[in-house]
Amino acid sequence: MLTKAQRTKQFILETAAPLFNERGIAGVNIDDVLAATKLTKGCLYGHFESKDDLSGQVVELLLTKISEKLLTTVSQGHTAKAKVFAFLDFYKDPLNTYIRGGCPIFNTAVEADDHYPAIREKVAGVLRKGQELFVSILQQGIDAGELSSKLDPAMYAFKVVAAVEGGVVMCRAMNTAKPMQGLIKSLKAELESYST
Amino acid sequence: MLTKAQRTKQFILETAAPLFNERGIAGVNIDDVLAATKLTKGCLYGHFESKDDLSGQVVELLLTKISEKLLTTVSQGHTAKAKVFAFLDFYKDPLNTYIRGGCPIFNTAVEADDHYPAIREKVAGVLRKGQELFVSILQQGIDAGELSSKLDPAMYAFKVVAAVEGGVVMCRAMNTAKPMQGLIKSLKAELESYST
DNA sequence: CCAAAAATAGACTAAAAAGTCTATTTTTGG
DNA sequence: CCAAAAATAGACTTTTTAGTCTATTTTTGG
Repeated sequence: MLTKAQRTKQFILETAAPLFNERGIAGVNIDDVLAATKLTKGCLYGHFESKDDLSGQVVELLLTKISEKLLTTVSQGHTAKAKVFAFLDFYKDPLNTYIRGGCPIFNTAVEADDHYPAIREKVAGVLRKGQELFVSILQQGIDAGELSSKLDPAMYAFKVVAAVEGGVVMCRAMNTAKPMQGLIKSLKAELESYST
Repeated sequence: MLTKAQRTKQFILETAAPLFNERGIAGVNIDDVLAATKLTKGCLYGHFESKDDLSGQVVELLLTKISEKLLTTVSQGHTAKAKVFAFLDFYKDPLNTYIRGGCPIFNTAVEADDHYPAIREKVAGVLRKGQELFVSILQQGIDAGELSSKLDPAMYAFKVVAAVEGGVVMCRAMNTAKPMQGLIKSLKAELESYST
């Protein structure tokens, strides 16, 4: 059973997460978090050493949440194709993302870039693991005879993630979800073309 | 002939551009710009009313530069296919982008999102025009009998831009350019499959 | 060349943001 | 229930960042 303090800390992190996802680390200040949580500075600094500490833990939470959600989503499929389709369908509504403000993987990647190396490494880790999982799913499909060996797992995995994540950014900027339907359909059709 | 002041202003904008591209508006402060230009506050505020004014003009410059570069790149091709291939080849080295710090279109889109609506509109404009141009190139290819009418110009245009821009973000985060080669090759092959 | 205008330097001010610390309140566990 | 420990409030301080303004330097154009 969590203590009250642990519950408060978790509440702060959960409340701050969409703020940081929307605006980035540099774009959120302590007062924003205080306003959102309705707590005071003394309380916040009782849980976190500094803004860096808070934002580091928020980013960790964001990346963990999205990774676990994607993993859960993909696990609902029982064949390679079903898993990939589930992944693609996760992105069907880019204007209302699982965590408000777009996908935290890309948001964080763009903000970190060369400027926050430790955070960039965290994102890199999430991306690499995601690609490895995706490749492994496709390879199992090939090994099981479900997919043709003409499919290059690494290439398709990279293309899918780059395209849908890029699509989220574009749809959000242009304020339309429409192009995403066509993209998802096309990527599904491509995988379908490798079905045996 | 530009006056000295106009030259100084242009120098400030050009010097600040990669900084803003790398770190975003919130991540760059006035002192960073002063350090990079080796000028002083009095001088800077002689040219710009405020940080908002400066960053607004920097974003304008970034988006204009990248748009023009892409247009020039595409114009080097004389067929629809050559134009699209030229576009794709522009992204072949995501670690060393035309403007340091990644592609300003996506960087700006991610930062603006819901938080800077005026800037988001600027990015949306660039994306829409880019898509329209791309679609028009493909449509001309179809009309000229170069490409099959089975190709959906809007879908392919969206996919290409989303994928390569998304690929830039991913390659930069993972610090490797390798996956981009496969992606470009695959998108070219797809267009090739619609060649008549 | 030179006086006036414009550009620039840089000290200073104001505002914003991060952090500190004491008093008060709440929680905990016997 | 209650005392001690922990959590929290919120006033205050420090640091950082944006902006102001006067003195100095540079540019301009006759």
